[in-house]
Amino acid sequence: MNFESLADALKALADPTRLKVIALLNIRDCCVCELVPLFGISQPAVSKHMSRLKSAGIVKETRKGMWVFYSLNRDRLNEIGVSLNNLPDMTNELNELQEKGLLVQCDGAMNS
Amino acid sequence: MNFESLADALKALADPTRLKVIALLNIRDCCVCELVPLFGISQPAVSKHMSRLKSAGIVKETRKGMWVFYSLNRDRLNEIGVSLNNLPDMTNELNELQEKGLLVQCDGAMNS
DNA sequence: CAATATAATAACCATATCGTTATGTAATTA
DNA sequence: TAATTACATAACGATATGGTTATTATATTG
Repeated sequence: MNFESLADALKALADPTRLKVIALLNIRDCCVCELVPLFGISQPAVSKHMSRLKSAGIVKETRKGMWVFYSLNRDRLNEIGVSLNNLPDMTNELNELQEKGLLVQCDGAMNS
Repeated sequence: MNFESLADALKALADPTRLKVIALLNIRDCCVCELVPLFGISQPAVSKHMSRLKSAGIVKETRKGMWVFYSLNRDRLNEIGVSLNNLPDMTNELNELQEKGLLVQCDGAMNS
């Protein structure tokens, strides 16, 4: 763990949108189409944020049919010495998504 | 602790030079003139890094005569959920500074 | 196969970041 | 007071960042 790679990982975290993504993934794995309506930015913008987090090793992706689900790499977060305990809670935002029927239901998302 | 201020604090940390500063301050309070010879960048560059860390609340400054000593604000680091346990050790670099006589000795720096 | 849905990539733009050199400010010393 | 030391600030330039729209790739569905 050198200073450069540590700085890269922290840079990947150091953005309000990406921190909200992390806070969401801390509750539930999500795909891009679920994240887009939460942030008021375009789909490519969200996709680039996820790409950034992925190349920093902070999230992992799993394709499930049409969707690409992202999940936290908690080992990596631990490695760079970052705790998620102080992140604002995103449960309400997730509930609103569910009420609007914007949560994806598939084998990957369900408790199967 | 909202996402914006958290991102600002993480941005302040997310730079190799500033991470090295943090790792040094984790061992010993330092002033700018001690940091400059370690990093291969100009004095104003170091000064701006310290200013950035200070406005993010990560370091505190104390003037001691001609020198301005910087120290870690460990409460703030704890607040943003960042641990310093995984930072590379800078003891060797500090020892080299001492051998070259580049460490400042004053009331603030000595074990008085 | 054609149409649709999801996500990634390309090209571009405005702003932020991080370095530089030059200059200003504060404290100490001769 | 004049010179020196330590640090900060100003102005500038190259590169990174984070958004956009347009297009491409991949998988599913009719």
